[in-house]
Amino acid sequence: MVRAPFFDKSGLKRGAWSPEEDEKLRAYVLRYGHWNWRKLPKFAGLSRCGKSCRLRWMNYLRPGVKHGSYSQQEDDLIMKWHQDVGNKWSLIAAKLQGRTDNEIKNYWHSHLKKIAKNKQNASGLKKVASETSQSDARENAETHEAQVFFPNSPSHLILESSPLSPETYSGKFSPITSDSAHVTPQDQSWSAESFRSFEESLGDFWTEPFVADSTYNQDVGFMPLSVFDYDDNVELLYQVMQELPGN
DNA sequence: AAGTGATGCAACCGCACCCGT
DNA sequence: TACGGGTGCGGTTGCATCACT
Repeated sequence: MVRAPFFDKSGLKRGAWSPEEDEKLRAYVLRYGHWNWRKLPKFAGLSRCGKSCRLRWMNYLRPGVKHGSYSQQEDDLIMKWHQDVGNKWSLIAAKLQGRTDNEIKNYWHSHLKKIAKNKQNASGLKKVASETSQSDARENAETHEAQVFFPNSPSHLILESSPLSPETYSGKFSPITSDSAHVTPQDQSWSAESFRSFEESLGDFWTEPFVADSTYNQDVGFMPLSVFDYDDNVELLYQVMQELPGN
């Protein structure tokens, strides 16, 4: 299904992720946030490039990411939004909570594209959002996306790079930074309450100068730091993780 | 049972944008 | 203003699995 793991010329691991790598990345990002994707793998003890780590986190490990079959409602929404904005997968993903742009893109190419085509052929409608006429779709998107998706919001406050609102975000390096657009209502309550207590327990942890440690332990994750009473907080961390949708 | 083409999807690649200096 | 580093997005690829012959 996926690329077999291998090492490239520079010694970086490529291909499928192992459960151990997933656990390292998850533990690291939940603890430190993604302060710099390029440098992160080194400090997390991963032989991966930053891009690979980011992709893995965004598409698979990130809290709230849904996997599995799509409902009819989701199908309809994707097709509707694709008709509106074209191949703006990140925009569609932002609206379809819990799904990632990559997953939606794959799903479109493998399933919905055919369905949409059939529908268009059947209805005789003008082909607006064809995968082969991206320029049309882009033009359409540029003129309509802000109004269609977020009528009252400047686009730069909407997309994935957006910071969380004050209600759900208090730390500079929150582990859920940049995920606001994908957060479900359940996630939001989780973010607001669980993370607040989690972060409060850490004090100024997210704004403290970063101290590297790659001492990852299979059982407990990253080993304690002086600014972080790990024994006290790991339980809370797991509690928080247990509250995640799907756990 | 074996061969082969189709399918699904995780991961990679390249480019564009943003932001700090 | 120009430049460089970091990040995000959309398109593409690789390969395991499925379906069919």
